[in-house]
Amino acid sequence: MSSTSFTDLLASSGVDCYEQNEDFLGGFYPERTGSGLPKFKTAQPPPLPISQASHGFSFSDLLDSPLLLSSSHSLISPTTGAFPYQCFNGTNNHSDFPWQLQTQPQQPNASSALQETYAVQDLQKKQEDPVHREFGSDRQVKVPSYMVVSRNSNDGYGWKKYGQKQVKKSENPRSYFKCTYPNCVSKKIVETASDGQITEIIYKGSHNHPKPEFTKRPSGSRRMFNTSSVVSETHEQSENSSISFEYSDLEQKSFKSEYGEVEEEEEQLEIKRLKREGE
DNA sequence: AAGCTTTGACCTATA
DNA sequence: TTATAGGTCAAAGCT
Repeated sequence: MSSTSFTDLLASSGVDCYEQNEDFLGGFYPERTGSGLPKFKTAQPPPLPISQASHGFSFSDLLDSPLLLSSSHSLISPTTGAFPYQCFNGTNNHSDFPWQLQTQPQQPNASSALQETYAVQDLQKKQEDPVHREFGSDRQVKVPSYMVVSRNSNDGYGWKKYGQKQVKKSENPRSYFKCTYPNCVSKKIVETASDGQITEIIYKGSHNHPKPEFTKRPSGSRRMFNTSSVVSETHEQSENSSISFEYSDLEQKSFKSEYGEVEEEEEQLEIKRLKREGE
């Protein structure tokens, strides 16, 4: 993350509000190329005013940033690094928005410095569970990976897991997913911590199809989540956010109602499932 | 029975 | 050329 600025991070995050509310960054937003071709790891972030100074992303950088200082929307906790998505507050109450963006700690000389990787963490879980407040907790929760993934990273698309691997770059295993839509080359890599939290989601390639309808829940993808928290590796991905990541108000409302109805039932199923595993 | 995840082996890119 | 790491394949097992 050494060369990735906060604005890179925001711009690439696919967070809807940055497209809808460009004033958030003082009018700055990533230039759109329109190439449509997926870029993989070679993609570099565009030159940005505040991206050239530091090797790492620090909160002092944040605080020094005129972009952030001028923004009344974002308040970053110097102690937790929590980044509340208050930009949503205009139309919806997202105080229960469970995600947190963080930069990954990285070696200063890491060769992957130019690679854009962003961490997505379950803030709510941390806030509710004291164990999560302890850095480096070795708490182990035996939860099948597919369960964790579908719970936290469902973006409305169908994903098929085709591999999992422990990579050296991170202590957490990576799960590899392909879009199940025919001829769609979109993939995503989900990094999951030992306690079940998703620590990183990387999107590769773009969907060449619209998002499937919500009316019927896809098997294996049991929850519909607002994907505003999901980050993409390529700028093309955020460019395609009109297809991939934007939810209309109507969709959000229907999502909420469906989610509310479904949640309890799903919780029960999961509890039963975990019980069975424990036996 | 179908569709899914798991996981070790294999492939490929890079230093 | 070789070693290493990341990504993918595919058979097996599970739900």
